[in-house]
Amino acid sequence: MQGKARVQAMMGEDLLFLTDDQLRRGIEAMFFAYRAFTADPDMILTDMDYGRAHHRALHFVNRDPGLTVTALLAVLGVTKQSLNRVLRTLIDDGLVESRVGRRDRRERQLFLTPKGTALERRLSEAQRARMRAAYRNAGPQAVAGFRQVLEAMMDPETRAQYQAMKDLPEDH
Amino acid sequence: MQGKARVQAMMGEDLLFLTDDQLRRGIEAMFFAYRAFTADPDMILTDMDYGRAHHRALHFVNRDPGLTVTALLAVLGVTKQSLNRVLRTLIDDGLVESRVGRRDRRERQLFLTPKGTALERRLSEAQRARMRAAYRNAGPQAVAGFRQVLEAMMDPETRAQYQAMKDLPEDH
DNA sequence: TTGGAAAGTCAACAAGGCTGCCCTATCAGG
DNA sequence: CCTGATAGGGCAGCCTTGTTGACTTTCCAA
Repeated sequence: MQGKARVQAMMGEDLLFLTDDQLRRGIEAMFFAYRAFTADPDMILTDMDYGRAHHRALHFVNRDPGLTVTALLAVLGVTKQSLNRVLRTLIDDGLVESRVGRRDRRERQLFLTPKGTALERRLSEAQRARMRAAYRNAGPQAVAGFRQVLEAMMDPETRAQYQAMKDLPEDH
Repeated sequence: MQGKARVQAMMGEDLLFLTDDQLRRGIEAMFFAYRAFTADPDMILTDMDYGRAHHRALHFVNRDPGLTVTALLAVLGVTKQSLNRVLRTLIDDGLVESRVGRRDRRERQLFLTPKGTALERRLSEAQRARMRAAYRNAGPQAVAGFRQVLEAMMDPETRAQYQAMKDLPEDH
């Protein structure tokens, strides 16, 4: 045992990995990994004149069919106008269906059409394939740690939203 | 022991966390965490009419002073024009200095000025603070897993680049 | 019946990606 | 000493996706 490993052991677990250098490595890992994470769907998307924003919308509509525009807005954390532009093209192209709300007719509930479902599957399968490979490679214990750190990194409100999402699909 | 935990134990570690549902949770965690990850520096940056791209440039110039424009281009994975726009404002504003290359006068070597160093510190300290809190919260073992999964997610060339970076600063 | 919330629309703008083309300076090999 | 290749910069123009602000329509609920 020598060098950095020895120092870490001497420091004890509490202060472990908290040097600026270790934090910087984490920051850079996030940057590079996120770029890879979005690369596969991005390639499919540019082929069909869509962008990352379309993917995100498809993802969350697929995951929670019937959610309202406002709810989607909150999840994505963008402005109405930004989402609207994206949503409009998806609706016009027949990937997303917007129905008048059941309990409140002002609301629009969003659903994927079969065509939308197909594209969502294709995109997320590409992304899952990479994630699956990374998970397999790193092992179950690493995956648990991965998820723990990511959750701890989120803003509290986002984290609550994220944790609540595990119970879906809700009834709409 | 009940529900999901019991099922996982029954499945054994090999197949653990590899259901589509678990992968989707990982994907969403990446999305939400990355948004939080960039939020703090983004706020500082918009106040001063800079963007995320400026932060990235400052980060890598700071980490490896004297690197060439081509090297920075490769790390960031963007086009020359894209970087040039950002770099020009940083140079004009006196945050980055561009010196004629030592071994090859065609090259430009990039350095942070004191002013550039100051901003880089401010930005990365905001980002480190969040990362530090997340690390502390999740614990050392989780952090190791976090890094393992992120590395496994990168493209091979990027991973090689990332791993090579741990030896810096090089001599320029 | 009326106030206000939800949704949508329009206009305008900015950051930061991209491509393509052109230019200069410089280096290295024949 | 040329000549081709390389590093960098600049210009024009494109796209996506984010922003703000103002405005309308729809429609629920008090």
